[in-house]
Amino acid sequence: MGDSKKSLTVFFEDYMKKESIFVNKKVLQESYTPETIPHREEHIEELANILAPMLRMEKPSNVFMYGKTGSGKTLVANYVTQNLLKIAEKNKLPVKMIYLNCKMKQTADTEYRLIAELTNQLGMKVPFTGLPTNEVYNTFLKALDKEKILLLIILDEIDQLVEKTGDELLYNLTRINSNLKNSEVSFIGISNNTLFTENLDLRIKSSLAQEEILFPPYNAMQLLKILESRSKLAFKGNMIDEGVLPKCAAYAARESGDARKALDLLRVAGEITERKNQVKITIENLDYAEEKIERDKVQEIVEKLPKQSQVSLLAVFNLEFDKNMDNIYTGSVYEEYKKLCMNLKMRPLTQRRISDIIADLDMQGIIKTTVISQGRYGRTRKMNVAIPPSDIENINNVLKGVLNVS
DNA sequence: CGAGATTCATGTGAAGTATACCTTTAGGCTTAA
DNA sequence: AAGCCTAAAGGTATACTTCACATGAATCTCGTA
Repeated sequence: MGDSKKSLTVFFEDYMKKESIFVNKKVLQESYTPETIPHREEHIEELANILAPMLRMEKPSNVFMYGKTGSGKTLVANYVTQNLLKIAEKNKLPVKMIYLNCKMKQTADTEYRLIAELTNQLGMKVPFTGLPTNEVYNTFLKALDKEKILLLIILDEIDQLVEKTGDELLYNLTRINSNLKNSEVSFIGISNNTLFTENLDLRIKSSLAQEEILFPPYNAMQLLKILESRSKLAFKGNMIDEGVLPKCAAYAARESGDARKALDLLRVAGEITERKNQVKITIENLDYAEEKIERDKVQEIVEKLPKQSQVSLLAVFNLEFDKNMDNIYTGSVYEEYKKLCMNLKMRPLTQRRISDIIADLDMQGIIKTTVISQGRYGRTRKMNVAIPPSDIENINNVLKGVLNVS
């Protein structure tokens, strides 16, 4: 007892003495906005040009930005708007920005919650349920129209929201301005899905996507440059083995040029190095980081899933891996799900709902489903777990852990 | 043999219900004058 | 009498259920070559 306590003290003291290999870890985190954004100069300029009229208190055009994850959309949006906001504040202009990520559960994943969140951001308290959506709209408009404000709303991952709730929401948003006397609102929509506006109602498209900016993925060279400039800020001196950064860039380039992934990799590789008490980030640690990131990402999603979805997912897992079934259909999943519910002493939901939950898991990319018709043998969804093989065991354990099954 | 009917298992839409929460309102109690 | 609190009434969003119809190709049926 005493020994372990003592050694723990020693451990913490050593830890204090030990120098971190990071000078500034924040530089590698997603929330960090660097001074300059390499390879996105034109995009910044374009967006700046579109938004600049705000400084003359003119309503700028609505903008739509597309591009794969980690192609700098959010970053550019934040960079430009923050700079604009600074100048606006300096000149005491009544300009406001609200950034919302529509993927955030409980914050902005339905029309009601989106408007409620916007209203809250304007400093008006709105309950999270109980009010008619219309009423919340009115509160929002009132809060906004109290005095003359030029508001810019940035809706990140807006495709997710529309996919879930339909495009009526967008239509309502476009009409906000006609209900305002004093203030004006513009939107920046950010979407990972390049084809997003193709499927939109034309009216919505023409009013919401007056300007469009396309973000191409970074190539390996560009990623390398980004990594070099950030790693200079993040680490002390010469901590990175030769070849680590290029490999890091290559990894991320393979993943559709995802700069966020590249930076994550480097950061996690750094953390691993530090934990191992090593002084240099090696390629080995980078490879390890690659694995860890993938694992953590899926794990987080699975852990945050609603309980019923977790049980349904476990049902699919059981069929695919314990029972080694090749063809997994809704019916058998539902049977397995009911068994699990028995074990867990939960009242099972109906098959109708499970069908929706399965479709939901598909949307989240955790499983892959196809609706197939087997002629005489009916029509159903065929599905598979869509998690990288190396993570399956871990995720399976995580699932069983959170659900407390053996 | 082949066109059309049948069939199966579940997809999918619409409408209804339970739950948790909100605002409004009317009644009852307290308090200060 | 004015002010404040409380509980009931009346309303909503969301997650889920219930009901009922839609789907679509393998299989069956039956008329015809």
